[in-house]
Amino acid sequence: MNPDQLSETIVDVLQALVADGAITLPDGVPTQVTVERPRQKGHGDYATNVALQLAKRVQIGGQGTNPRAFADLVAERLRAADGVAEVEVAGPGFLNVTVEAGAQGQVAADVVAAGEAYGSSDAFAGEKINLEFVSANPTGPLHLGGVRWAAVGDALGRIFEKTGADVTREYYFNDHGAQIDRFSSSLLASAKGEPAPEDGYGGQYIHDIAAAVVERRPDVKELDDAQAQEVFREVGVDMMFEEIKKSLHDFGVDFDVYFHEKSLHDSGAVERAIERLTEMGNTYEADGALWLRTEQYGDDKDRVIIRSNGTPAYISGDLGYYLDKRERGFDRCFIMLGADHHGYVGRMNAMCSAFGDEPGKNLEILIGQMVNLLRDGEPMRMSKRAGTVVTIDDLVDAIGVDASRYALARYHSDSPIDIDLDLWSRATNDNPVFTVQYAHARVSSLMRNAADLGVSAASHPELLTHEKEGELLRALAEFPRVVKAAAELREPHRVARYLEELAGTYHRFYDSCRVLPRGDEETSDLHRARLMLVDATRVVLANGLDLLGVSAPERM
RNA sequence: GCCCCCGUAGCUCAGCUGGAUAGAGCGAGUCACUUCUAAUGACUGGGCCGCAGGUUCGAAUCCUGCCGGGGGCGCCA
Repeated sequence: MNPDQLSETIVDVLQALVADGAITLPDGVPTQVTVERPRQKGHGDYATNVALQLAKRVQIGGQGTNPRAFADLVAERLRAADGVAEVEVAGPGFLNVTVEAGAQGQVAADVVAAGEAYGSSDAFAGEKINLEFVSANPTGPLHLGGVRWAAVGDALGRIFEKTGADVTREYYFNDHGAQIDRFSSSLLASAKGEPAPEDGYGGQYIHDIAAAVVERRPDVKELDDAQAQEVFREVGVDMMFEEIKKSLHDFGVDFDVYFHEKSLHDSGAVERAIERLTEMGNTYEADGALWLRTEQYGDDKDRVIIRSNGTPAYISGDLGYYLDKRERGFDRCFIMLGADHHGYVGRMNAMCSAFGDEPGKNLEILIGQMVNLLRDGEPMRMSKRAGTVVTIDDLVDAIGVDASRYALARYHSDSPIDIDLDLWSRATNDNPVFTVQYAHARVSSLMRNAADLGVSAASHPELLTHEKEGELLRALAEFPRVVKAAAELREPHRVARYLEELAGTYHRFYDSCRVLPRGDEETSDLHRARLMLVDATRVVLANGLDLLGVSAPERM
């Protein structure tokens, strides 16, 4: 019996009560009820607050009732349900449910049978989801802000896939415009041995790329500055972008679509978007420019989409891009941005409304707060001008891909994080990724020993009656709900926190429940049943780590 | 000035989308290894959940106002 099954059982009880005329529920019976694991020992295996939630609406014999009386009524029927051992009414009207050992022990076999599929659901089945993240312009190596979303965005994609969605990961970049001009003029300056221009980019990578461009295109030295800069632009952007892609690939993140801003203008998507918005009466001309009426959709003010000099403003690309995504059939478009871009949220949501769509549904903008790296307790400061950018490679070189991805995905993206490089490279249990990976290695080791002894797992759910076995079973049963909540709330960190809790629960089980026979002890059904539980733990740890893009090592 | 995010144990943070006596890890103290990986576990101490109101059976959670910290507010991209 897992929480979802218990919820169904309770719903069945409510329906039976209604069918028998024992109660009336004017709004109908809910399709599911809240089932939680009580924090407090002595409150049963699971608790539900249905009676408290429904007491106001429920009527018994045409009369209103109070939560306790209603709870008593539900408890009486629930006690008779399959898999339920005991029901207690407590406090203001909570129902504390103790599950029969056999029903609970079944979870282990169910998990093992499901294997890699365990944790999946159809919560987002049939949804076409577009995740746009990182989207850094190719003017330098990927810096920390982008890396946070690489880890979190990819994990979110994996979580959505686990809940049945059809996910496309997308990277949007522009290969023209002022930033790219500054990049290419910086390359040119470097090649000529001159200092970086004002507003230019500094740093060793500029010199490296400038040299590489010269090597690939020796003729660049013969050209005048304007032509040379064009070559640096073309070749340099290409090289920079390849480097970013490679860094991301090594980080375990690959995109399905790399979208060029330029293609929107070439394909006419921008014009189509503007036409559409104009037809809907959401644009107007003023001061020689074309404006979008974003203010009436909640933005601070209206936005220019075509400047008075006739060139499209940056937002025009966003208009075309959004329309293009919608035309490609994405009902849910996510854009993940750094905190320094939160000013976009208002105008982007307004744009979404201007198209007649629903912000928060068709378009969701997620904001990730700042990331700082701490080395010896001191923050590593960044400066683009000086070229002291902290990059994805700095992070990975310091603590590795697994720790990097875990550290970035472990926190709510709304909170700023400091990543202590010393902590995250330590092989001790104050390093969270280590704790979880170690638990997996420990489980794997036990499975190997079992194989050596010729002990194989078998399902004997009724034998898993130890308190620590129950706790572990309930933790394992929780996984699908955690994945679902992570998807619904767009919070991958829930998976990481859950895995840490599971690791602890496993260690406690391991400490008090001997799994394998000692010495010449006979192998019993309890040994085999516990081995099944251990295997189930292995499955969940591995599946959970996979959702975060972190490896599950068998030895450490 | 306006907007967004944050404020929970000495530290780093969770808190199951309003539930019961507020949780974990680290750090501090005590204890347990003829080990299935002790890279672990058990126990102890530690809190006006920033402050003040409000909403209700019930608030760390929702609303309002303050205080403190971080970030952002271009016909830049």
